[in-house]
Amino acid sequence: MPISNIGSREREILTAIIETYIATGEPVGSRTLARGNKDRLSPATIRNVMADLADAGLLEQPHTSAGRVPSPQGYRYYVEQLTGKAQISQADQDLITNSFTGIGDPQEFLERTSHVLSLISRGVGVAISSRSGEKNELEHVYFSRLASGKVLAVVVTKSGVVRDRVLRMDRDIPQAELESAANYINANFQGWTIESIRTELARRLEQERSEYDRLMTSIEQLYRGGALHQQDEQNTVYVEGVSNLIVSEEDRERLREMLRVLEEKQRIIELLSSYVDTKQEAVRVVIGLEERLPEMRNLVLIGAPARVGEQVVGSLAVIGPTRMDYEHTITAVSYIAQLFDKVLNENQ
Amino acid sequence: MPISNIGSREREILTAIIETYIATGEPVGSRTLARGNKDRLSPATIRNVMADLADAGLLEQPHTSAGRVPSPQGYRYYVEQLTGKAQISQADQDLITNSFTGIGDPQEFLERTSHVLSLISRGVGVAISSRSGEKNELEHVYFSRLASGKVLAVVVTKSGVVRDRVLRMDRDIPQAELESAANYINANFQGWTIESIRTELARRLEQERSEYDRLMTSIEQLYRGGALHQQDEQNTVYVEGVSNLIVSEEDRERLREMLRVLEEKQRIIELLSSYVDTKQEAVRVVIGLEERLPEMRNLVLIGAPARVGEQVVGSLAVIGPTRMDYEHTITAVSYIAQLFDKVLNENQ
DNA sequence: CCTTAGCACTCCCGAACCCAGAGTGCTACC
DNA sequence: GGTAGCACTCTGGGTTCGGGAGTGCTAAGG
Repeated sequence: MPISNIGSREREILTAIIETYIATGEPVGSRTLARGNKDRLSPATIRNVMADLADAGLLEQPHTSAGRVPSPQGYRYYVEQLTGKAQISQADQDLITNSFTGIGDPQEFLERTSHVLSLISRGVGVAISSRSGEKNELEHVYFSRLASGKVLAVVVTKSGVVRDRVLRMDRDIPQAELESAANYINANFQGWTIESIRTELARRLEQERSEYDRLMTSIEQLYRGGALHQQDEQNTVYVEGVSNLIVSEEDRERLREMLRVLEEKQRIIELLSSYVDTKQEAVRVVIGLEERLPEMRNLVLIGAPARVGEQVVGSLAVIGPTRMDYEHTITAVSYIAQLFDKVLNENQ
Repeated sequence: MPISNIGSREREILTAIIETYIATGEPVGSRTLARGNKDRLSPATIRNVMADLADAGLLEQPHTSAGRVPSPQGYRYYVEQLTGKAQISQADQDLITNSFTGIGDPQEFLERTSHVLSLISRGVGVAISSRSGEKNELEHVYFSRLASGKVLAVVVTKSGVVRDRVLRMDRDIPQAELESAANYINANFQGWTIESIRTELARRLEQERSEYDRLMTSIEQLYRGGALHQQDEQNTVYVEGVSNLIVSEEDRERLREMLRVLEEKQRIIELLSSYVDTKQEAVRVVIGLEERLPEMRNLVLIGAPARVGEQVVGSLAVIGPTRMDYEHTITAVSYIAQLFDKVLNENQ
C-alpha cells in the first residue's frame, strides 16, 4: 500500500501515536488512542487506520497483540511534517543566552555548546571544531624556539581560531630566524587560506630557494615540520551529557558499544561531517543511524553547521534517543547555530 | 576483636577471598575457598577465620547465609600488603611505549594518558593538566590584536605548556603597543613563575606608572584583561573509557549520577587534587570514595602526580570499580607517571 | 587449644505457573 | 466507510516452590 494514501486523518493518528509513544515509551494501542482523541473515533476505526499505516511501513508491531510503535520511516514522516512550526521557549532562550554571554572565541563557544545542548535535550551534546583548512584565512603565525630542535608554532585565523603545536626540527633554528620566517609568512600570506598557502609555499620553495636561501631553508624546515598541516588533524571534539543516554532498558553490552563509539573522537567527526551538510544552513535530522552504525540503534542525530559569516568552523549536534522531544531539540539546535554566527560576527 | 591478631594464615585467606571475589564477583564462601587452597584447610576452619576477619571489619556479609565480600577496609589492607611487589607486564609496557612515541608536549602526553589508562585498566582514565600557576616558569608571552578591542594572548612556560586566550579590552590597543608590552614582559620576567609575575607586575604598575606611562597603561589593560590569570582556570581535563564502567548490575540511576560527576570537570579536578598528593611521587590508592562522594560508590581511585623534573604539571589517575586488578593498574599508573617525567625531561 | 566433621537452619534465586489486562483481527451490522 | 462485538493471543507481574550454597554451632579428635 503506497504512502500516498495518507490523508489528514491518517496523519493525525500517526502524530498522536508518535507523541504518546514518545511520552510513555509503551507501544500504543487503539483503545488508549481512542480516549484522549477529540474526534472521538472508535477503537475499531483507529485499528483500521493503524493497520494501513503499518502496511505503509510507518508503524511496527513488537509482536502480535501488542500496540504499535513508530518505525524510523514513521519518525521521518513525523519530523518532516512538523518542521518549522514551533518557536523556541523562553526558558531555553534564557538558558542559552546566559550560557553564552561574554564569549568571543569560537573554541570556547563550541565547548559550551556541547554542554548546553546536553542540558536542553535529553541527549548527548556534541560539537566539533572543523578541520576546514580550506576555508580559514590566515591572520598571523608565530614561531618560538622552546628548546633545541623544538619550536612552538601558533596559527591564528581571521575567524579567531587559535591552534598551537610543538614541532620537532631536524636542526636547531635560532629565534631570530624563526622571527624572520614568521614575518615572511605574515607579510606574504595574510588573508590567504591555509590550503592555498601550503601549495603556494611548496611552489616558492622550489623556485626561489637560490634567492633568500637562509630564510627559505628555515621556512622549509618549519613547513616540513607541519606548522601549517595541523589544521587537518587537530579538530577538537566536545562531548557532553553522556549520562543522558542511560534511560532505556538497553542491554548493557549495547550501551557500552555506544559509549565506546562516542569516545572514538574520529568516528564522531566522520559521523557529523557525513550527515551535517555544511553547504546549507538548515538543521538536519537523521533518523535510523543504525543503518550505518549498528551500535547506534535507537538513536537520532540532530545537527547543524556552525558558521561565522561564510566560513564553516565546525558542527554542533545532539545525539539522543529516538524517543526524544523533536520540536524542542530542533529549535534549540537551530537557535544555537544562528546565535553562533550572530555573536561571533558582531564581535569581530 | 583487634586487627592485630592477623597472622599469616589470616592474611592468606583474606587475599584469597579478595582475589576470587575480584575474579568472580560473587560473594565467596568457605567451601569454594577450601577447594583451590594449597594448604588444604577444611571449610570449617576457614569459616572460623572468616568470622574473625568479619569481626575485624575486613569482610562483610550481604546477608546471613551468603558468602563474604571484602569491605573497604579489607581492600585497603590488601592493597597495602601487595604494594611494590609486581612488575609491569611486557605487553603493557609495549602498549604504553607505542602510544607515547614521538610526543614532546605535556598537553598531548596527558591527553593520550587518559586514553592509554582506560585501555589498560578496566576503568576510566583521567588526566588533568594542573592549574599550578605557582610553579610554572615563563618562557615567552605573545600578544596579537585580533580585532578592535580583542587581543590574543599566548603564554608559553619552560615546561612547554602553551595556553592561549582571547582577551577583550576596554580600549583598542594597536599591534605595535602590544609588541612592546610583550617585549617588556619577556625581557623582565623570563624565568619567573606566573604567580610572582602577577604580584610583581601589580607592584610595578603602582610604582612606575609615571615613567613608562604609555607602555604601562597597555600592560595594565592586558593584566586586567586576564592575560596571566588564565592558568587558574584553564586546567584541562581528559577523560576516557567511560564505557568501561558499564559492568556491574548497578541500577540505572546510580550510573547516571556517576557519569554526571565525570562530566563535571570541576569536580574531577577537586577529586584528583584532594587525593593525589603532589608533594610525593608515589601512587596513591583511594578506596571508599563513597565516603565523600556518594555517587562514587564501589569505585576506587588510583592516581599519581605528573611531573616534569620538579614541576608538577598535572595528575593522572584511573577511576575504576572496586573489583579491579589492583596490581596491574597500580604498576601501570606508576609506570606512566615515571615515563612522563623521563620522556619530557630528556627532550627539553 | 586448634582443627575438623556433622547437622540443622537460613536465605537467595531461578523455574514453573497462573491470571488479568490490553490488544488484535475478523465478521456482521448500520 | 464507520462501528460494535467477539474470540483469540500475548505479555508482564505476582506467587509458589525446591535446590543449592552457605552459615553457626556443637561435639569429637589430634
